[in-house]
Amino acid sequence: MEDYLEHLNEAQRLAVLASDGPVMIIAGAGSGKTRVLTYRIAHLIGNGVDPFNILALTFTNKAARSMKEKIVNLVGKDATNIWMGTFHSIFARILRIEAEKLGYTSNFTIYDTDDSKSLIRTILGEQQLDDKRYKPDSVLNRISGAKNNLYSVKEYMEDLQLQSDDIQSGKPKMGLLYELYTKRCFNANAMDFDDLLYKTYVLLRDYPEALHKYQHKFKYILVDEFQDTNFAQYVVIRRLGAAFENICVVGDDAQSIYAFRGANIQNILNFAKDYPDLKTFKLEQNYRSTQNIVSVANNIIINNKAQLKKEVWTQNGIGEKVRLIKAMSDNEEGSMVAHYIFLSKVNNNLRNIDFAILYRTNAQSRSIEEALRKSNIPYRIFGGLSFYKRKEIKDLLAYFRLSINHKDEEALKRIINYPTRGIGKTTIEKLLVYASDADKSVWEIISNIKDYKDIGLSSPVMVKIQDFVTMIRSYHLAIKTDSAWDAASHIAKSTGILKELYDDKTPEGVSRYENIQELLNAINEFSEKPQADQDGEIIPNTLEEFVKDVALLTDADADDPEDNDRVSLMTVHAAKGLEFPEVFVVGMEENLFPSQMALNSRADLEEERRLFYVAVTRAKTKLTLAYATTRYRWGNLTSCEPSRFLEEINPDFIEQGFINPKSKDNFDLLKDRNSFANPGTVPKNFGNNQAKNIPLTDDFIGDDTSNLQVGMEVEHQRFGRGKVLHLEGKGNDIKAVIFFQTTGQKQLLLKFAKLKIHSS
DNA sequence: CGTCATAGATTTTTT
DNA sequence: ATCTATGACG
Repeated sequence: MEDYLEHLNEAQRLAVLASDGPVMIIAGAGSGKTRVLTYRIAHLIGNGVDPFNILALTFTNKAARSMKEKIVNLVGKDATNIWMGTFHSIFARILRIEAEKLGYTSNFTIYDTDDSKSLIRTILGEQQLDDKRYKPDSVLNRISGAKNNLYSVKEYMEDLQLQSDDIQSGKPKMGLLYELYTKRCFNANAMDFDDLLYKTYVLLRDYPEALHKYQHKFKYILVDEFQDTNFAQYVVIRRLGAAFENICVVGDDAQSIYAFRGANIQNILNFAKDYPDLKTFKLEQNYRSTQNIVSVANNIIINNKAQLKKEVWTQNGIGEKVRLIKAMSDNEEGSMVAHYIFLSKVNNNLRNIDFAILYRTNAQSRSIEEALRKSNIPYRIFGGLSFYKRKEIKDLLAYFRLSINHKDEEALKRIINYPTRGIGKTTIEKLLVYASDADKSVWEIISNIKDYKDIGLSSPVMVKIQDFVTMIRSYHLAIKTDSAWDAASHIAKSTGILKELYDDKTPEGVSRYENIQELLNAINEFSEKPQADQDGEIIPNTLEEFVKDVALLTDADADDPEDNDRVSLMTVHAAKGLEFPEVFVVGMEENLFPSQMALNSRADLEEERRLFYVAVTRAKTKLTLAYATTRYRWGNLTSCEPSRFLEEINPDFIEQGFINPKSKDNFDLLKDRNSFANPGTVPKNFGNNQAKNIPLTDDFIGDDTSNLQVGMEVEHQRFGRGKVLHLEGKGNDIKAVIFFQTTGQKQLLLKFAKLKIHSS
């Protein structure tokens, strides 16, 4: 029992042993954070804490599962009783138990992002608001932000600052949209992702007996990836932990990469303020990476202003230098990466599974995939469009959803006329408007359609609606009485979906059919084996149980045991928490990494830098960074500059990758390595931090913009001629709003934007 | 009401 | 380049 403490260094051991009271562990990349968390929980259980009284919140389901597995290995089966999972899944579980208190039923639907956006589009249509001004994405973001900061609809409406923000951004109706959206979700007996957090907060705020129950259930609370929690999550944790204050949070401010989603690094600072007797531990020794990789990571992160003091170091060997690849195109980038993987497999006796290729955006996977396919390197893409987000899957799931929760409006919209049964757009619109005016669910209307003659539907349409209702009711019955598989296959067959996809012999149709089969297989598997939940109770293998939380699943949760030896492809975000012997980070270009969207503010740029830091620290022995000078974007070729982040790396840690010559078969590493005394392969001023303001390319030299005035005519390399409309900020961070003739209004940071001044 | 064609947007990251 | 939303026509 005590011997596992031998596997820990001093800081780790202290962090494990400090079991009671508030604890914060600041854990640098690769510093054994997971080990500390698992040992800590094992230590709690070893000291007699009942696993039922432990709540462990992680960021992904995968992290939860693997941690649980490790703890089971340490202390045995009892550990399965820990409540461990993502914030969203744990809170969903609580909310299903307590649903009635909040006016929901326990079979409420969880709307995924697509459902939310679709609902917003519907509302916009009904309110006759322009969806170009009110982009569904931005509306949802705004609503999401409100909930993540615990603003009720009422509070939102009464908040002058929010109102004036909305007026300023040209969206004065935002409050109304929030109200309508909320009402609509409620009438649909549905919660979106943010509701899972917000409603849990409401539950614990308004129902003392519920608060008491969960406070005394969760005597020990652990939070992983604390830097990625938002305000709502933080408040709920605080409240849950208020009785015992045995709260342990683990995080690394340098790896906070979800601020765009409302995560708040401030939580780390607030935590110290809220718990004056907080014990803080810093884990700074890196066990994962070579000295060179750690140094490069430190090089990068030091450029961020907002960060906690921390010195990550390692006793590992120096290791190889970081390889930098310059490619002429995205395709060449892919083939060079593929080639290096091939070489390394041979030279270092590695397997495919030892490699990861990381990129900033999912769209970049295409060229990489192509190259890997050409080189016969098997790969697996993580993330991307999830299995459960595919059209055909969502369609069938919508039948399940509606049959379980009749009020689920998004599911109803999806399938009331799929497969086509003569209930058209106009009819659906009439129903939706009527229902929302009456503050009722659509189901209430259509299940008594005869009582609603005033909607003005023709009688053949009313008959069709009745048939639809009868069908859904029969499915409801089937789901209640039959096994998940019997019900699901019955629905798939009798709706005609299965046949329709089977008859479609186009490649897409075949693939859709296969996907449906895959879903049915998964359901079959679920039906066959009885499962116990975290409290040890047997979960009935009904379709209802299967469908319950599918919205919370991601592709990372599915694992295919066979054929596991593949190269991993994923976004940097998806790579958080993982490690690989060799890592390739591709697309190291301006406007891509850092993303174009992040160039407007220091905070955004720093988040990109932390993201790069995360990418770099995934590598154990070898890191390769790649960029291309040209790349296809929106179907046409654009030229790219190397990322500014590359300049932040001390050149001593860098070795140059060779340029891939056309000759594929006569590929001699040494020859190429020797032949590359080519200065053009290094970005100019490489590694020279002093020279940041000097442009990287010769063909476009910016003028000194320190005296730039509103009204001046300027020229930008990419955007062309424009006029300065507005200047703000001072010193090094002056931001200019410029109207360009070609692209319209843009915000630029003067220290980065290269501008020629044409007149005043 | 349904199907086909064209226009328009789209690329930041995810529970 | 690819996907989606809209509109004309059957």
